[in-house]
Amino acid sequence: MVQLQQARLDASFAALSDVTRRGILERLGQKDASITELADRFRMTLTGMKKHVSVLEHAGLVTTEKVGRVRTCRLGLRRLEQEAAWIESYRQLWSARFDELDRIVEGLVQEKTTHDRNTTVSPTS
Amino acid sequence: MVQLQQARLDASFAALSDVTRRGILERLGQKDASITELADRFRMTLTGMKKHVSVLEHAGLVTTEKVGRVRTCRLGLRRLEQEAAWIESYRQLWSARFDELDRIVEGLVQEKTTHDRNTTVSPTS
DNA sequence: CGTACACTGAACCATATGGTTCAGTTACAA
DNA sequence: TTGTAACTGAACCATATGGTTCAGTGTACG
Repeated sequence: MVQLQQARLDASFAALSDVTRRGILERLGQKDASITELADRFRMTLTGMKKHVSVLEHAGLVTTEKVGRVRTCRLGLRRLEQEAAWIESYRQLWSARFDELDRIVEGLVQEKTTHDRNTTVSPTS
Repeated sequence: MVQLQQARLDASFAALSDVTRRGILERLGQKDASITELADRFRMTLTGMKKHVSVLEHAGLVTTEKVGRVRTCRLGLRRLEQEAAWIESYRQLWSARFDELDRIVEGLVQEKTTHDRNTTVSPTS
């Protein structure tokens, strides 16, 4: 199950790692579109666009339905919950880590101050 | 500049699309580590781990410093702000899109109800 | 000094990715 | 029925990815 989640994260982060696919998602956020419309907009062949859509579909970010000749693409049911959660937990980890470093540095400064106070009283010039 | 941001997103989403690299980030969130320590933990060669670290470093997610023989890896300065922002804006887009669909569906239901009311008064059996 | 350790670069390998062209198949339209 | 438009699968291509081995280089330590 953890493996499944990891595979899911693998697939969707990989899907998001391409500027064209992020563009497709934004475009589909406005309105559903056919393969042809998407291919025109992103200036590539139908076959190329089909591949991108397949990647997004495999990641669960897009669903498609073919009626007649035309396949209509729309946003999938997934809202990137797990991806947002991973990033959020990373951000918290990051903050905690750097807060800790801050405390350590502060501790060192404190220590040094104390040390200085002990050693700088009445300097014997 | 937009291109630069897109390249940044490309690089960091790609960096996050590997389960080992996400593991490395989580590990470094606990404590800094050398290449050897990371390689041991993730059961791969030093060379292989070096490559992963390089990818993370290139994405700005990790910084390294070599002192003596050992290269110490720590979390980079980037907190995935842009990545979190992209995902968040996508989630809002997604919500807006589906709210709109809800309204459309509701509209249709409303229409149908009205129609039913108009047509089902005193059914002539 | 000699040895072992930590890393690094080059080369290699299999597979994946992002794109293309070409040759279909199916469906709408004149 | 004869196009033609929309898609699709197969094959191909260049490059990237995730890993390895091998052969170093530089550093610590006894």
